[in-house]
Amino acid sequence: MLEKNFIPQDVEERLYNEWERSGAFKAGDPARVEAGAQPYCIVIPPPNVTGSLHMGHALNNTLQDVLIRFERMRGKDVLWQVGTDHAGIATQMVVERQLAQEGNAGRREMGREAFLERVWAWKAESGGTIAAQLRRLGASCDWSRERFTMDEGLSAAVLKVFVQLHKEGLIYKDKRLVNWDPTLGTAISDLEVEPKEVQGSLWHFRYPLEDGVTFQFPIEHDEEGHPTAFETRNYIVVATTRPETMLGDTAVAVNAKDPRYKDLIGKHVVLPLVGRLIPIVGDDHADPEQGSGAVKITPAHDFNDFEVGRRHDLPKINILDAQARLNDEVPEAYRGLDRFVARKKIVEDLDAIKLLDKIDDHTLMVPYGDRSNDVIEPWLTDQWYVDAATLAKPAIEAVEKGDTVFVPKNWEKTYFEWMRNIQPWCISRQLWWGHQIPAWYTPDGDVFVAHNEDEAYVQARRKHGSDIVLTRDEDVLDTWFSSALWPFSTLGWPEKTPELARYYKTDVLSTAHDIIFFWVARMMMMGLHFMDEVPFHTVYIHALVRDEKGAKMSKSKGNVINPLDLIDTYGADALRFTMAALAAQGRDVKIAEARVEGYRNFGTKLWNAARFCEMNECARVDGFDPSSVKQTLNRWIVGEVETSAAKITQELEAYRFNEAAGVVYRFIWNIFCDWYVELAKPLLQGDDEAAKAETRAMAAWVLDQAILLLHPFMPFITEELWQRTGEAGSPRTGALILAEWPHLSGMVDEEAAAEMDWVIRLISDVRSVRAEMNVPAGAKIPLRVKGAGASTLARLERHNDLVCRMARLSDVAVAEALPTGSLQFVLDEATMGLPIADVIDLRAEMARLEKAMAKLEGDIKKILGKLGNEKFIANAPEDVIEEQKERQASAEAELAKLGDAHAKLKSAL
RNA sequence: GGGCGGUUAGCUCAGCUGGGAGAGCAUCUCGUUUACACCGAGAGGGUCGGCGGUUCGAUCCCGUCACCGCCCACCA
Repeated sequence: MLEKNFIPQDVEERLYNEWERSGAFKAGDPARVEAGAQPYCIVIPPPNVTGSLHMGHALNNTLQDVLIRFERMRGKDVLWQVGTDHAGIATQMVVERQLAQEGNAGRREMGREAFLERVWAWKAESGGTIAAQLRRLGASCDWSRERFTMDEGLSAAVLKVFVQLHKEGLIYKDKRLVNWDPTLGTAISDLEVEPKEVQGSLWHFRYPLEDGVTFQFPIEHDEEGHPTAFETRNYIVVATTRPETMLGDTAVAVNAKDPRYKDLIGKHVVLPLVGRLIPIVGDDHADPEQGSGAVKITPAHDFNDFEVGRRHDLPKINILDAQARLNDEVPEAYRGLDRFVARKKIVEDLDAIKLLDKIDDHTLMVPYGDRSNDVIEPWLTDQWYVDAATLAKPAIEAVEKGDTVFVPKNWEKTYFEWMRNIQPWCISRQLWWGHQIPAWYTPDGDVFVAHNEDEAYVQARRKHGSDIVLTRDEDVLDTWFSSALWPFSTLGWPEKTPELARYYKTDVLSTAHDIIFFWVARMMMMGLHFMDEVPFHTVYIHALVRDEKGAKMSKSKGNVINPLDLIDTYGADALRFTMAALAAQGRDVKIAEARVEGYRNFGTKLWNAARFCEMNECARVDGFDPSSVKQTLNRWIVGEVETSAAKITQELEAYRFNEAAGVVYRFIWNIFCDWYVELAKPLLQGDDEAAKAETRAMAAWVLDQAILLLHPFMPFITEELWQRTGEAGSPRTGALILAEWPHLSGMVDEEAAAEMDWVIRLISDVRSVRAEMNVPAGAKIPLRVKGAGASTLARLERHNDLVCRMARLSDVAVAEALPTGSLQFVLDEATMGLPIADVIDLRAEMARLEKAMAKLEGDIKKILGKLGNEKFIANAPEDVIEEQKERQASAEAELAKLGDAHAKLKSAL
């Protein structure tokens, strides 16, 4: 016996373990997968190894699992390749924070080896968390193939890729400006910089011109902007938002087209506080509209200035150390100062010597590190770069050709935009946790890239002789470097494994749009370069999960919903269904707990429908042929199952998860529970043994189909029902997870559908009229039918018991005329009357009829407007015109009947 | 500055090929009829952001404006 409610906590863990133990998740299991089965593969976006499940994971992994379970049931050889990412910066930061909290020595004091030991220990301790949480969600990944970006195999892949790209000239070392994070002490990529709007100041400084030089600066203008008055200046004003960088200035740039300054080009200024003589250069970078029109140039600390410096061959003076303190390149008074302390002091000092011209309020965008939240400094260092522009070309073409498509398609534009303007990818990080760069240096800086130290020595000796000593590059690679290889490295590359041959290219990659640049683009580049084939044919971009008001979830806002709490309260199925139901393409997902509760209720609804079947002995019958049934009700429901199943299949194939979820929801609740079960009751409780047996078998069959169709969305409750309902009737052949997805055809019976549609409309109309006219719900009242045609009479006869029961009627009879004071409504050609004149208020009934008539009149007017339009008749397709004519006819017929009823009432008063 | 998306019921959102505006929640009324009160029956509620265009016909296509959100670039 089924209990009254499904208790997720009692079954989820047990069922998951059963699935996993049975090998249901295992790809290519010969015991299970048929020989010719088509492969289907999704690689999971690897979560951070020490992370825990958040809403984004819940959404993305639900959608992936829906696809995986769907395709598995369709008989494909499914591989959901699972694993975790070492997440260089994030993980290292966590461990460093732990060390600090424990009052232990920092990583530098510990040394590299001891620190890495500590990180591995943390990985061992917390690395299983996310996997356990994915299991709680019901994710049917192949855990036997779980990988980690720093495991042996994947590290070998990273090595090979680095060495090969270097050999091909696609990885190189360069000294240029990078985004430097002073807190983390590492370079980061452009993508890891978040510009934020800040209310700051624009400081205007006077840079004195070299000895004796002066110029005429316009101070008044006429209406057309021509200067009318000048003053003589022996200085030039520059404006800056970062005063401290002035200590590294090596030029002042003005625009050669700017009449105010053009004559100064080639002259020099004396850099205040420093005393360095620096040139005034003409460069288009100087915008006459911005600031003072003259711009200080600091090539070592500003990306634009770096380019200006390159054009004019200016020296690059680095004035900051790795912690963004001023270094020994600056006058003694400023050495060792933090950049922001120095900023204040420089402004004060310039003010003191009367070189501070003015300070304006200024809104500007300041770059922050996405991890450290510290202000990023452009800093001149040696780093390793990937020639992304070269690798991007085939990756762009692949999407242009459609080898890989984005769903929704509009994200392709974002992808193209970025890829066509791609910058060199800085891949070295001054961290310890990650793949150490396989490069070895001689004491004089010669570099050898090799798979290992021995190989590096072989190369070095060949060039330098035998007494050379090599030291390894201390830096590690950007985490995304190893992630970029994920679709083939997890399948065994660089080994030629059978899995690689079978599952690459993979099928679908599911991720959020903010990962397109970080990961998708880079997988495309690496996949095409090393496998000569795209890594996946489809990129599904899911929405971002927000709170119910649409705000981004963040710890600081306190609006974070923990998916595990929702699983605890409502069960994994409810959370999963919510995720799928909200996953409309191209929208953010706003999650409200009420939604999850509603879908928990949906599960309970199905559970109770199963209980109903159980109580009514609706057991599965071996060899039952759903297309052979006789009862109209049963012939109808079979067609409904077919239609819904086809729709769900079609929507899932198109990645419209919300539509698929909506169809299965409506099928189970509105069709199966609300109507089929209710309409089946008279048959199940009646005396016609044949009809009873047929209906029992059919109810059991429909329930099975519902369970099958719902399984990808709600795996636990459906599996539990599958097994529990297997206790009666013909035996199950296996677990639901491996059962066959419904594929039905030829079972739609138009005649039965029309008839049941009529029954449902009749019952609904009676209920509606009763409720509207306040007929007591318990009262059984008669129904009289006027003007019914032959088929209606037959239907009334066939469904008499049913209609009486569901509409709470005492009896149904044909009448020549409807008694005065009947509540009346029209169903197709017939007029229906509920004669209860003694109970009802005749005026209220008249008002009700008037309202219905007014609506019909409005409809008719609208239709006549269309049909009376010659152009409509000339241009609209035939079927549209036909439809309008039919609507007109039926509305007019109904209006006439209601008008008749209304007139009789009126005369009776 | 460039680009993308949004504006539909009180709230959150569907509406995929242009042809009678939908769901869930909330609200109101009625109801415990042995599957289910995590329920059932019924009802109210929308100028589909504004303006213009294309079309016989526009929530849907085009243009434009307003407001909201996001991305990229840049801001001395």
